[in-house]
Amino acid sequence: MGGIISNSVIKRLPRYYRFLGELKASGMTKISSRELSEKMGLTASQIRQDLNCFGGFGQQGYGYNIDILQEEIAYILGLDKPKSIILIGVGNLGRAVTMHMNFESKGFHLIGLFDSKESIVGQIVKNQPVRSIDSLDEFCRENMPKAAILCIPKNAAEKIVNQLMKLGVKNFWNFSHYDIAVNNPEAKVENVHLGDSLTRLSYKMTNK
Amino acid sequence: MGGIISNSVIKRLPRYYRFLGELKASGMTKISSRELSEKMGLTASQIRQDLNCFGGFGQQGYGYNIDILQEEIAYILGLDKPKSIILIGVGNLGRAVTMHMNFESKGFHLIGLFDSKESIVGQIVKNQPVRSIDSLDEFCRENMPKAAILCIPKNAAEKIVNQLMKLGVKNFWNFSHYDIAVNNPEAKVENVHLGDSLTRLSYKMTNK
DNA sequence: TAGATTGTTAATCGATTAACAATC
DNA sequence: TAGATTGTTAATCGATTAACAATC
Repeated sequence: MGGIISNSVIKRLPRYYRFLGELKASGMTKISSRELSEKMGLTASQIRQDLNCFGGFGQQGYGYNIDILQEEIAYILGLDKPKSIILIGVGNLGRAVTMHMNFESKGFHLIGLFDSKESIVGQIVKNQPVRSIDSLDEFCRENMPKAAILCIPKNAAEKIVNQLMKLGVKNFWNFSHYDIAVNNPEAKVENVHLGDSLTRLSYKMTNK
Repeated sequence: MGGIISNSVIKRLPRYYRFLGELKASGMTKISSRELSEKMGLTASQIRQDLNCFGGFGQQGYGYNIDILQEEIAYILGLDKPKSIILIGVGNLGRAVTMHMNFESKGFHLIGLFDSKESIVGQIVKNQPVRSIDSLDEFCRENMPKAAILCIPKNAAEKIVNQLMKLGVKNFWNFSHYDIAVNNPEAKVENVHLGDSLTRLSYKMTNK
C-alpha cells in the first residue's frame, strides 16, 4: 500500500468508485470480489489485485466493506481535496460542460468562465459571468486556479496553454485538439477527444 | 495484413489519422517512423509495428507516403463507409454534440434527434426538428439507423437501449452513465464518460 | 554503390489470470 | 470448527522496445 499504482488500475478506479456508490445507495454494506466481478464484467482476480494496490481493505471469508472501500478510493482519487478550475471557451461544448458536469462531487470548484467573443462575454452561465479572455492574466494572478478546461479550437489552444503555463496553471481538462502533452512535458493533461471517440465507434461498426 | 488488429493499436489509429492529416495539410508528402515518433511522442519502433498490422506501406530507405498511409487508415477505421446515426436527448450535452461534432468527416449522417421533453420537441437544432421520443419506433422502422448517440440520464438509458436493441440499433456512442456493454454483450459501445475523465484529472492533480 | 529506413524477429516489460495458503 | 474469501505468489498472456537483416 502507498506504492506506485499503475496507469491501468487508475483508469479503472473511477468506475469502481461509481459502482460502489450504487451498491451503497441500494442498501448493501459488503460485497465479495466475485459478486463485484459479475456486476462489473471483470475477473475477481483483477479486482482483488486492483484493490490491494492501496492496502488490504477486505476481510478473508467476508469480502469488502463498501463504505470503507469507496471512501478509500475517493481519497486515492483526491475527490475530497478542493481544486479550483476555470473554463476557457463558452461555445456549445463549453456551455454544455459548465451546465452538465457535477464539479463539486469531484472536489472541483468552477471559479471562472472565459471567452474571446464580444457577443458571449457578459452572458451569465450557471450563475457566473462570462469574462473576457483579456482579463485572464489578472484573474489568474488574483485567484490562482489550479486547473483549466479547454473548450476552444486547436489553433487558439497553443497560445492559451502557453499563457496559462506561465501563470502557473498546469493541469488541463482538454477538449481541444491541441496536443498539450507533447509540447509541455510538465503539464498534467486529461484529454477528451470526441472526434477520436466517434472514429473508434466507426471502427467497431465496420469491423465484424 | 488483414490479420487481427489489437485494441491497443486501434486506440492509437485515430491519432495517427489526425497527425497524418496535419502533415498533409502542411505540404509534406513522406515521413519516416523516426520523424513521426518525435512529433507524436511515441517510439519509432511502435509506429512501425502499428503500421505493419495492415500491410507494408512503407518503403525501405525512404519512409511512408503520407497520402497513401492516411487513406489506408481511413479505410481500416471505416471513415469512408456511410453510417446513419440518431441522437437521443437534446439537453445541453446533446445539443453541443449535435452542433459541435463533424459527423460527415467520419462517414456519419445524423438523421434524427429525439427528446422526451414537451418543451424541447419541435425545436430546430442544426436544421433538424427534435422529434418526440414516442415516434422512435416508427422512425427506426422507416429509416433503419445504424447507431445511436445517448445523451440521456442513466435511469432513462436502460429502457431506451432495450428498445433500440429490439429495433436493430446495436451500436452506441454512449454519453450516459448506463453500462450498456455489461448487459448487452452483442452491442458495440463507445463510451464517453465525462465524469470519469474529470475524476482522472483529479487523481493526476493530487498525486505528485 | 552507400546510406537510410523499413519489416520483422527476438527480448523485455508490464498487466492479467490462476492458484492456493493464510485467515476471518 | 468448517466454509468462505481474501492477499499474494506464480504462470500466462499481450504489448512495447530493441535489434538487425532485407532492401529501396
